[in-house]
Amino acid sequence: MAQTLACGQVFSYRPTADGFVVFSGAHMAYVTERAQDYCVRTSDCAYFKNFFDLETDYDAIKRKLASFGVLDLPLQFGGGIRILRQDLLEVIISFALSANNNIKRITNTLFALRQACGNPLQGGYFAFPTLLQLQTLTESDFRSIGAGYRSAQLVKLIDQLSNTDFAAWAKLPTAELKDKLLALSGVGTKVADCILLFGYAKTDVFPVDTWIEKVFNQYFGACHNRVIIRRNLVDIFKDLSGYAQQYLFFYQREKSL
DNA sequence: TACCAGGTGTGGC
DNA sequence: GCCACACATGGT
Repeated sequence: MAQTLACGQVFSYRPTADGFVVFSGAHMAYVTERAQDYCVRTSDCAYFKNFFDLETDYDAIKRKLASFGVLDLPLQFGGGIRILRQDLLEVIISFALSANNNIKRITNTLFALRQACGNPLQGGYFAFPTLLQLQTLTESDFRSIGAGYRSAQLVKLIDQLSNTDFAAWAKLPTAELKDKLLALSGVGTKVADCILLFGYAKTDVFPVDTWIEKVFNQYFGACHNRVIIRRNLVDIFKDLSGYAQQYLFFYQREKSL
């Protein structure tokens, strides 16, 4: 569970004395690790059963991935990782904010965003803002919570999202859905791939960031063209690309921290 | 002090 | 279409 939270797919969680408190949209849960399993305490059981993707057989996925030699160490190291089924709006905003940013600062800005206009939750925490609440924020509001030069893009993005039914895009095939996402402000190839994987549960995408570029150069040969890197990796891992990406990203990043 | 972080938008060619 | 560059900001 700790690995699932720490592997970079989700930003809104905090350590507690005996585990974590996890936030998703307007929901929250307390998670404690135990010897063989973990305990989730929440008033939204159905939501978090889906959130933690408990119906998916990850042992079967990992058995398939084990046939790729490059994943030997990542699977040993991060075998507990699951891909979460997160709140879609939160994923879009979070990864638009993630561009050329670091995970710690993204996390802090998102907590400040919740506090700025989200509904209060128990324990002094706040829900992720609704689209209507996000629409009340100005560029300078975003700057004041640390969104930096992405602030203007975020205001525009929220306006675009307000004028479309982006949840309904889920039924589109991956390539078509990606074109829709690329038309959004602040969403380029990499952020679109993250939204596809973490927001729409499309696993035939391989987000290529600075860490994956390092992995590729180490295991597959020198290349700094991310278009080529992504094409190669999707060709190799196909429908398992999203899973492979998470294990490789987590292993590479933890190794160098 | 420079460089880096889950990159994207823009203008020049 | 490709390429170089600017862009906030906190950490190392």
